[in-house]
Formats: sequence, structure tokens, C-alpha cells
Amino acid sequence: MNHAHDPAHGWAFHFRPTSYGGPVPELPEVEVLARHLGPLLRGRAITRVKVRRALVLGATPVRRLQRTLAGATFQKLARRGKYLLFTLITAKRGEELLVAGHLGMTGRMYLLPAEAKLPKHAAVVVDLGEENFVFEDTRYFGRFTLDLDGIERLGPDPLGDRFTNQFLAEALGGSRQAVKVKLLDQSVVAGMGNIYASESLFRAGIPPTLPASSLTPGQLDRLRSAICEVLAGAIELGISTALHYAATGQRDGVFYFGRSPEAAQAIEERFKVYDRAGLSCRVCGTLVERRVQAARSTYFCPTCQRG
DNA sequence: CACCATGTTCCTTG
DNA sequence: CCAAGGAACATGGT
Repeated sequence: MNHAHDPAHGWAFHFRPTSYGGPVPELPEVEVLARHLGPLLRGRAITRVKVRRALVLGATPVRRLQRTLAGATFQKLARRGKYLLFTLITAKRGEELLVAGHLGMTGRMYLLPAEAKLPKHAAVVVDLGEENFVFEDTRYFGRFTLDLDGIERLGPDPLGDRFTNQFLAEALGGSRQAVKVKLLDQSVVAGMGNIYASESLFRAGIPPTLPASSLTPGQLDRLRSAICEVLAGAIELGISTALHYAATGQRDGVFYFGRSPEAAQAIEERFKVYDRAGLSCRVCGTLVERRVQAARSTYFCPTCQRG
């Protein structure tokens, strides 16, 4: 049993380490993480930072990160798209300091008792005294950096009030690219990923191959609502099934270890089309299809999504 | 060994 | 200049 995943240590965040079929963080997973991790970090002071893989610091030099964070205190954790935005207060002058975190495909962040063995792919270890704040990332596609460029390129958050029909119409209107591919553009829908792009189009009843600029006002409205509902629903599932401390330690495949029998059913049925090629559509029974767009898998129901 | 993977960025091609 | 597609990044499961 890996201590990193042991709920007895106060907190655990998990998604399946296998590459296939297990959730990689998109907006909902990052939101759930931020809500749980934020309160645990608030007020905690950093004594030092160990960087075991400089790659995840991006453009930030190792020494600069270490110098900047030493002595600082975590104040706030927010989400922007798929990024985590850590606000810290420096020790000397009490100035605000921002660190951008991104989980890439396989990243995890959690607290670990100081005496616990670090995981093989611990990329950054922030020493908080009694505990370490660990950024683990098997593939090292994630980031923990002072470089905020990625965040500045993001479009409006789909759960915020700037994400309107008018914005979506303008963002999609100029492109003949397939609507599913455009949805993955972080400047269009910050936080959208491959799973929820398929799920949102299914919910809106829109074919994924439709050119973005050809959507009618009615389709744009349905798509915007579908995106909000799909993401909000996934967050709700993550929050409500999250910390089941009576767990046996078995993986739940969504966000956390351990699950109640009721949660198991919701988790099993959480996707309507994603990764369901060849299976019956849960709404109409037609076989769900898979197709590759821009080198990514898209799943859809040819009957429910006829436009 | 070959192929696949839920993210992002860069490069080439048209 | 832009759109579109593909490769690269690094690792591991099947």
C-alpha cells in the first residue's frame, strides 16, 4: 500500500495510473483537487523545495524557484482552466507570489507525511515540516512553475459568466475546423479536454465533425449549456464520491480511493459515449462510434448526434 | 515488439 | 499569414 494513497493520512487524490481508460485531469478533476487541497495548504509555510525533475519547472530555473518559495506561506489555491494557481505570501516583504501547476496527463498533487517514502516519479517536493507537498508525474508532462504564460493564453472559464453564447459564436464562427477539435482549444473553452468534449457534443446532440462555423444559434446555445452541465455534473460526482474514508484502499478509478456502492454505479455510468465504441448508446441503443480527429479519439452516437 | 493513452507545444505542409 | 495535421515530449499498460 502506497502511503500517498492512504486516506488515513488525511488526504488522497487519485486517478488510475494506467494509460488507458483511467481519467486524466480535465477541468472537473482539477476543480475537485483544488477544492480539497486548498484548505489543507492554507497557512502552511515552506521550509525548502526539492526539485527532482527540472523539466516540470518549464522556463523557471531550479534555483529561482527554490529561492522564491523558501519561507513563503500558502495562502490560496484556485483553478484556471486545467491549471492550478497557487497564491503564496513571501516571508520577507509579505508580497504575493503566484505558482502555476498543471497535471499534464499523469500528474498528481497531495500531502505526504515527512517520513513517508517518496514515489518513484516525484518531480517536486515542497517541504512543509511535518508533511511534504508532493507533485508526482509519471510522464513529466505537467508543470510547477513561476511562468504564467500558459494561464494568460486561456479563454473564459466555462463555469464563469464570461462564457456566453456570444463568446462561443465569435470563438467558433471564424473556423471551418471540426467543432470537436475547436472545443479542445484552451483559448475557446479553458479546461475542456478530450473526454468532456465528446460528452458535451453528445449532450448537445451535435455531430463532432460539424465545421465550427456552421453551428446554428440554437446549436450554439445547446452546446454552451451542455458544456456547463457536463462539467458541473462531473465536479459534483467528484466531490460527492470523493473522500470515502471507510474505504479498503481499492482504487475507484475516478478521483479517489474507496467508494460507496452507490457511488460505484454513478462512476460506472459517468460517461455517455467516451470509450464506449461498439457499445449501445445509453439513450437510443445505437452503437457508439469512435473516430480520430486531429490525432485524438472522438466518440459519438450517430443517431443522437445528427445535427 | 508494436500500439495505445484523457495534454500541450512546436514544426511542417498546404 | 492562417489552418490543419502530425510529431515530440516521457512513461507504462496491453
